[in-house]
Amino acid sequence: MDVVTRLQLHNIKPSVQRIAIMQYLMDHHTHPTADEIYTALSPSIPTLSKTTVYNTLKLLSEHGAAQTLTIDERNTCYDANTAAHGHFLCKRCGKIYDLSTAEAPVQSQFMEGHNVHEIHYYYKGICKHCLEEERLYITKNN
Amino acid sequence: MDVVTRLQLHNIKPSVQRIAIMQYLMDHHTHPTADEIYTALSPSIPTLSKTTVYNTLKLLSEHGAAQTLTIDERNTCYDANTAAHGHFLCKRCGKIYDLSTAEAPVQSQFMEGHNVHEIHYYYKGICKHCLEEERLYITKNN
DNA sequence: GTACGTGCAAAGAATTTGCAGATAA
DNA sequence: TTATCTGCAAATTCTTTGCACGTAC
Repeated sequence: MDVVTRLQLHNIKPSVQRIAIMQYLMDHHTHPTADEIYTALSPSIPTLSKTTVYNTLKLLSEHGAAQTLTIDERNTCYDANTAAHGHFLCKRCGKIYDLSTAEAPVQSQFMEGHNVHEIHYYYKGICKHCLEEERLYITKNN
Repeated sequence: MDVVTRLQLHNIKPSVQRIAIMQYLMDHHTHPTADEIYTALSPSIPTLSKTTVYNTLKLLSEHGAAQTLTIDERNTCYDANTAAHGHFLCKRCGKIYDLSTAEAPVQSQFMEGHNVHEIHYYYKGICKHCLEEERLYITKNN
């Protein structure tokens, strides 16, 4: 879908900054932080301020155009994929991976009497790439 | 289980402060923040410092004697229940509720090639008590 | 021209770090 | 004694706020 259309569908006026940030999220499925987005876009939009990145990410999240991830204790991350899907955080390299929805717990609007709006689930451990590196290291040194 | 025993089982030396903090977590299933624990224990241990609370919570978490919750974007919360169980955060009152393990997604040590150490899943919405209050309010005003 | 959007600088909040004194095996 | 633990103060990091200027319709 077109970026501008997507913003409009969520009742967000498409400014240059908002388009750039939404576009970045749609292009990069790396679950970036506000700072990463700012650093990436700063060269092409020199006047961009971090405040605007924070404002825009909050706006996108509130209007359902992006998802806020609170996996990492340090930073809040953002994801253009707003469908309920799991995440895996590697404790070694810090990368966040998407997990297929197959792993999702059963969804329901009500749970033990509470009205559920958002579903988040994630796992932490060592990712397959770090496991592979470790395996190579062990092989090499034995 | 006894607090001291629990600490020792996780290879943590039981100091006065550590016992008090572990005890607090075991007694209060309110998923407190470092600050809440500090405020609660400060009167009985006047020399207690926030640094020690932070240090201890980190230690408990690293040694598997407590679980770190990153549901709330603002503060890190802690839970003495280290078994995989879900949480529900009420967006209105801010309370965190435990969910029965029945709602848990299927567990496995490996997932899409990644080695899973921790499983976290949580939901956000309006809790049953806030729903009830809202219902009473509507009834009263119509 | 009026409402909205942007960005600087400052404030705020949560957590960490450096270090010196206290404590315990 | 010797390593570990504690706690104050300062630093750090992430995020929000206040406010004035710009921009768009």
